[in-house]
Amino acid sequence: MRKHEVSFEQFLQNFKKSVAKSGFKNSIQKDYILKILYFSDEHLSAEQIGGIAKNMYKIDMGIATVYRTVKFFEEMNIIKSLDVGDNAKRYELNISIHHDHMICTNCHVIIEFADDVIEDRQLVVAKENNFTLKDHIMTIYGLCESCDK
Amino acid sequence: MRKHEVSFEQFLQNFKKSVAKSGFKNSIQKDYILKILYFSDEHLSAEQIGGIAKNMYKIDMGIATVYRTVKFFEEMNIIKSLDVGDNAKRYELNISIHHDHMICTNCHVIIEFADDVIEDRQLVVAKENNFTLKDHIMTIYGLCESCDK
DNA sequence: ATTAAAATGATAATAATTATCGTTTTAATA
DNA sequence: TATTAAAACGATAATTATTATCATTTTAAT
Repeated sequence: MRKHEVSFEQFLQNFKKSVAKSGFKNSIQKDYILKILYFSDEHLSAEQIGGIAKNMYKIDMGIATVYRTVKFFEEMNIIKSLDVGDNAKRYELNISIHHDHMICTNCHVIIEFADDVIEDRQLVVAKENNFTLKDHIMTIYGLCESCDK
Repeated sequence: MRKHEVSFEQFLQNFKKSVAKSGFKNSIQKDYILKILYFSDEHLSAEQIGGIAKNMYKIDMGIATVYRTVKFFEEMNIIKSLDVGDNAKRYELNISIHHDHMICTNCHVIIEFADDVIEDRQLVVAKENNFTLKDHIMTIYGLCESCDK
């Protein structure tokens, strides 16, 4: 089970406040998509999020709402998208300890990792180029242990 | 002008041999797409490659051929694809000195960089996870100097 | 309770990419 | 050099992910 820095309740509260403060409106759809992302161990596609909402929470939401909402979340900077190489973008919450990804090109398993040295160097590199770093993606592609046989 | 490690002629020769050796067949379309990628300073989309073939080399090739071929090249590991954030994948040859990318989320300009420390740490991280590193993508998103005003 | 702004959902539209299939090209070999 | 099977090509239909539209519903401020 993924560990986040804040409880879902607290996170949801904070999020709702910032939504209101930005002049947007809250909705149960936003709440559920957030909940799904918070409690998922996987990196979910828009389609999958809709499916979970329907099957697990019995909430039937239009697929357009899911896309609209993840886009909104991404702009609010509370989720990140990930290119797994099978076309559909995957999303994950952005409130856990920062990490990057290793993706097996054979079985598509995702291994998360974090490395302070890499994190630090990025800041240096950005600075050297007068670039204001907002975010980054570091993805290592290769073969996981079991596929490399 | 981008500098590659080998001349185009030599690269093309080697490539054609490895195509033949793998049981595939060469074609002038493959040659031109390779040439376009070799001599381009930009990271090109499939659509752009087709356009350059037509305008610069007067070669009219079906768009399906371009997509088929870049996919083929990617599997042969001689090109890499890059997600610039505007939907269409961009491609670049994989024979120059390794580098990563910084992409401005505002104007989409691409700045290339290379950092040995980051390169080294990746090998360490992969090893720690019993992962056979094949390739990686490290992309920093943010604002370039002129967009950050 | 009113009401304007924003969100939703159904679905049409778009855009990138892939699949299909008849024709052409390649390259091995007779 | 001619034959030939495998592979590649090009035109275009199909697919898939995502976005746009718009009438209806919900939110939240007053």
